[in-house]
Amino acid sequence: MAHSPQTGYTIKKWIENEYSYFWQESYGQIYPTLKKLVAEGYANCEPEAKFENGRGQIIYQITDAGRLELTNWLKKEPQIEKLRYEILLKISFGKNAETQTLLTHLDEFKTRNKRLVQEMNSYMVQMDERSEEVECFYSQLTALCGVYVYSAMEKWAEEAKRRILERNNEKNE
Amino acid sequence: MAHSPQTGYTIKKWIENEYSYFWQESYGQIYPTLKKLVAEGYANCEPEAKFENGRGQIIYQITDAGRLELTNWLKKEPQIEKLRYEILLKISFGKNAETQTLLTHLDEFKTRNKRLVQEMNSYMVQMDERSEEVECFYSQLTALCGVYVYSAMEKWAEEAKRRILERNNEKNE
DNA sequence: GTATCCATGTAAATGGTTACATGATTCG
DNA sequence: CGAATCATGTAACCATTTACATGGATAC
Repeated sequence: MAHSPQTGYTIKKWIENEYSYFWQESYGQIYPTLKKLVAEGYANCEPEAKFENGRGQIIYQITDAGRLELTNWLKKEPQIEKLRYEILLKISFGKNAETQTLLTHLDEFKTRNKRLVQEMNSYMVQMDERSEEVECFYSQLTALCGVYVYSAMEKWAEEAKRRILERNNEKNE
Repeated sequence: MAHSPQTGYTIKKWIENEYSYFWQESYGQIYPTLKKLVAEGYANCEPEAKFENGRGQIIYQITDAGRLELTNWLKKEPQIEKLRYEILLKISFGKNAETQTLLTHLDEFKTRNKRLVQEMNSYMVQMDERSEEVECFYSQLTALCGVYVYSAMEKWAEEAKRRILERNNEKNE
């Protein structure tokens, strides 16, 4: 909404496309909070746009109060993220698992992260190509973070596999 | 519990010490689930240990059924983690913020990640020193992941700052 | 004509934190 | 003695997902 008027649906799609790797919301969150934002005066919906083209779409727009609130929020120190890496939890219980299980998990994790690095990179190239049309500097910055993190994860998974195999060989000697 | 008999309290402390960077639980989760585990037969508590030394501590132990369930769970593919990096959300709204705000956030993020890398490294050294006493191979593996990820984040924050400053200079020319 | 997408919404369930109450023990 | 820590627990609240219902528009 801060970028342009949006419907709840397009906000969801927007998040899926641009933010999915570090943020996600469900309709169960989006629709009620949009209503709340209107009630608080941070957004307004265009009633004239309702059923405009036979559709039930409701277009929301940010208000001046909303922009003010946004900049206030942006100034506040970002919350420390609460992570829950199930793969790490499982690895930490490695003693109770078969070696093969761990290697399989790490392999899948590595493959997934490799794919994500590629996705992020091609996303950044796409952005470069469209850089004249759309403001994309900040999207690229966040995508770059993805490249850094996913690469790190990929490398870690490789190293973890190596160490597990090495340890296994020592045991069998 | 899979490692040794534990009270709810010691489980919490354990998680805080060993897992805090990738997992966290509150008492509000731990105590009810311990009871649930007993009800399902995956754990049992020692009633004879209750009030043993004047304390109300309840020591839980994993059962055979619990171990079986644990290995089954370990075999299952780890869930894809749902991340919520508020800092990335704020950066992506950079257009609506002052440059100084973004640089401050990135600076704090960088400092925090730098500190975490150091923590993880010293944790790994500690583990090395105690490697004869305790099984620590898997704890080290997960700590290593921390080193990789936090280093990546630190480097990204540095690069992001650099790009923002560079862009700012171009604008002012 | 039927499958997919556009579009809005809610109810129930689950997941998780916070704040509080309680009381013993330990350390200075 | 007072503060910190050990230790258990719950109720209220907040956050979030899932599953479902509805129906028009579009594409094949």
